[in-house]
Amino acid sequence: MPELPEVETIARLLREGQGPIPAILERRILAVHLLWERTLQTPAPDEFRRRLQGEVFCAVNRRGKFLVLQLTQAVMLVHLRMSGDLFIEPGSATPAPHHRLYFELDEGLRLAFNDARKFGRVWLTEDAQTVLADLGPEPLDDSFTAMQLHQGLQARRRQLKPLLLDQTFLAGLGNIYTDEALHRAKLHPAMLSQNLNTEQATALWDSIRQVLREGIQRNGASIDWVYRGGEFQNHFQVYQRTGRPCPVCGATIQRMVIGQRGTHFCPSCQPLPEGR
DNA sequence: CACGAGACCTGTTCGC
DNA sequence: TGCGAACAGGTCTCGT
Repeated sequence: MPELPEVETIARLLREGQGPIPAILERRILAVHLLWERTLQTPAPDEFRRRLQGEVFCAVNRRGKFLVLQLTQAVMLVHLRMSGDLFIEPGSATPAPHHRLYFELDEGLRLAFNDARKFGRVWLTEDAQTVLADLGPEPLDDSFTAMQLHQGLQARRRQLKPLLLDQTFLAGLGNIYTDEALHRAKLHPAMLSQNLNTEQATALWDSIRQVLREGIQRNGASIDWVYRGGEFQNHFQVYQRTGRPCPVCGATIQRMVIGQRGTHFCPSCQPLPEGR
């Protein structure tokens, strides 16, 4: 499910709360319930429970698609993968069927990790860098420039779509926002990264940042039964719009598979150059 | 290095 | 109605 904007939205919710839902900051962990052991990447369940006993949340951040929950003595990292969600609920609520891990907190609250497909993972470590070390740049950071992107594209010879999904190349894009960014930049998803000129690389840089910012501003995208509250799904130009008209030119949106991922694009706005 | 296939999982939707 | 196939926001590992 979640890509950068959804993870950012969840991080903000945990950090600031919303309406009747309080923030997680300064809340203390009273008990740990691990219902699906493979959720835990590291350490072993016993050590995980022991080290979290009495811990207090002091900051919530995001790096790529990782949630970074800073505690007093350690840091907990959460990756939601395809169907994960992380939220505060009343400690009195009946745990939902897909809760894989939850924490009873003080003030009668609960932090729940819910994940139907069981792909999500959690780490507890002293040093977040051990988990985050291979991630590429943050696309919305001021330090990430169009020139940097262009140089990165030049250094590889890969199709744009799988390259943009590669988290070591750029951290945070997933299937939705990649398709939307390529459409906005008028670039074919199968175009080879080495063939982009300066204007095209700059357009891609701009589009990536615009699409991610708009996603965050709309609280992410909510599709199917997973994740609620976002509304970016109402503003897709190509994603999941196969067979419908392109909002820009009216041509019929097509779907193809690239790198085993469903890929949506407008054949008229995003032509594949000769020799790609 | 780049790419494709298969694995990990459950739930929904689509076609016959 | 039933049933299997295809598909889903992600990432890892293995073989070519």
